[in-house]
Amino acid sequence: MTEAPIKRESVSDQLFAVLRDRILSGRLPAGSALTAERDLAAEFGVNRHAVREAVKRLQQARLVEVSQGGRTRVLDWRASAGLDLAFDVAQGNAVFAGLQRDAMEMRACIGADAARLCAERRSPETAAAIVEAAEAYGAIGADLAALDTADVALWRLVVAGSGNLAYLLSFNTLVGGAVASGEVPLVHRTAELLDVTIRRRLAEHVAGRNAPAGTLS
Amino acid sequence: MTEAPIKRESVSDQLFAVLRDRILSGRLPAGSALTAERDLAAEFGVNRHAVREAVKRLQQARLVEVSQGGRTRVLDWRASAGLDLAFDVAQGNAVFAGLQRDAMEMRACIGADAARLCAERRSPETAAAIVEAAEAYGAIGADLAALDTADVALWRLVVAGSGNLAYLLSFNTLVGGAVASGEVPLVHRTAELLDVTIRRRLAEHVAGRNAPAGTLS
DNA sequence: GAATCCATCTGGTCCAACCAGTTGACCAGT
DNA sequence: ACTGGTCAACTGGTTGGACCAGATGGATTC
Repeated sequence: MTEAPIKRESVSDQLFAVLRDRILSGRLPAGSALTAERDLAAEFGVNRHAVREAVKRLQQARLVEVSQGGRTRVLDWRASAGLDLAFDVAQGNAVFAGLQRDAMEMRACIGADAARLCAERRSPETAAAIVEAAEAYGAIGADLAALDTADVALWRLVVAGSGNLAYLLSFNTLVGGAVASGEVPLVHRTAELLDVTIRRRLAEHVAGRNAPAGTLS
Repeated sequence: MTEAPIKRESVSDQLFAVLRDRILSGRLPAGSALTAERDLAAEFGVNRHAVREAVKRLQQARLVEVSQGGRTRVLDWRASAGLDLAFDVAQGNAVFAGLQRDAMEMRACIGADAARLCAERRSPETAAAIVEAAEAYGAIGADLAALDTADVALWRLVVAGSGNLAYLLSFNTLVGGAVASGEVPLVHRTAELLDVTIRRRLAEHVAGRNAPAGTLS
C-alpha cells in the first residue's frame, strides 16, 4: 500500500483549519468579528504572520471579510463560500455529514450533462481516448481502488471533452481531496463500479454523437 | 447606481493575481518551478511576507505545490484547480473567454436537478418562500438588474431547498464574483429574464412536488 | 563507479517596528 | 440637546532582519 507520507502541517494551516471549523460549526456566527490578529497570535502562541496567512486563506475561501483598519468579520458561508470549501474539510464535521452523498449526486448531474455536451463537441481524438479508457476499464477486474481511479480518468476525459471549463474545475474538486475519500466509500459503490457495461455505453454515446440515455452514472 | 467602492488592492493580492495569470496563461507551465520567495520579493520590490501570503493563496487554489526545503512547483491547473478559481479571474483572460457561457450552462444543469430534489425534499416553509419569491419576481417589471437579483434570490431558495450542500456552494461561486458580472451580460439574457411564467412554473413544481418539466431555466 | 558528506539552496517561523485606515469617545460650537 | 470636528487607540498592511528545518546537488571518500 502507499505509505502515508509524514504530514507536517504548518502552523498557518492548522490555524486555518481551526478557524474554519469554528466558523462552519457556528461557534463564530456570521456577522461577528474575528479576534484581532495580534490577539489570535497571542492566544495560539504563534507569530502574527502565521495568523495573517491563515486569515488570508479564510478570506479567499470567502468565510471572512477583511478591511484594513476595521475588524475582520465572519461571513455567512452558506451564502458566500464556494465548492472548494468542501475539498479538505475534516471528516468529522457535522455540517458536512451528507457531503459525500451530495458530491456523488453532483458528479452524476454534471457527468450526464457533460456526456451530452461531449457527444456534441468532442474531437475525434477525444472520442478515441474515451473508447480506449472504457476498454481499459473493462480489463481491470475486481480491484475497487483501481476501478475508482479508472472511473475518474474516464470521466475526466468526458468532462474535459465537454468543453465546459466550469464542469472541469468542479469535477477536480469533487474527485479530489476529502470529498472523494471518505472512510469506506468504495464498498458502497461496489455494484456500480463493477458495472462495465455502463461505461461502454457512455463511450459509444460520445463516439457516436448519440443523445445521452439519461442513465449515465 | 451603486457607487463603486474605492478598492485598495493589497500587495499580496496583486502579486497573487499576477502569479495566477502567469500560470493560467501558460507562461509558467505545469511542472516548472516557481521563482523562490526571496527572489520574487526582490523582483517585485516587496517584502517576502507579502510573497508568502500570495503563494499561500496559490497553494489553496491548487495552482502550485509547496514543499519545505524543495522548490514550489506549478501544478496543471486543468487537472487540479477548483471552481473557485473562476470566481475572480480577470475578464481579459484568454483561457476563460467562454467561462461566462460555461457558468450559465452549469447553472442550468444544477438548477434543474436542484429543482427536482427540492420538490422532493423541501419543507412547507421553503415551498411558501419560493412561491412568494416567484410572485415578487413578477412584480418587478423591466429592470434587468433587479430581475437578475431576484432571479438569484429565487434560485438560491431552490438550491438551498434541495438539501445538497455541493450544489449550494457551487451556486455561490456561479452567481458571485467575476463569473457572474461580465461586461454586458444582462442584455444577452433580456428575453429569459423577462419571462415570468417560467419562474411561476418552477414554484408550482416545487410546491406541488411535481416532477420537473426539464425546461427549467 | 557508488555511497557518503556537507555547503547551500529552498520554504517555515519568529521578533520588532512602523505605516495606514477605522472607530469611537471626547469636546467645542451652535 | 444636537451637530460637527478632533484625536487617541484600536484594526489590518508592510517592512526588515534573523534564524530554524528540510531538500538538493556537487565534492569527497571508499
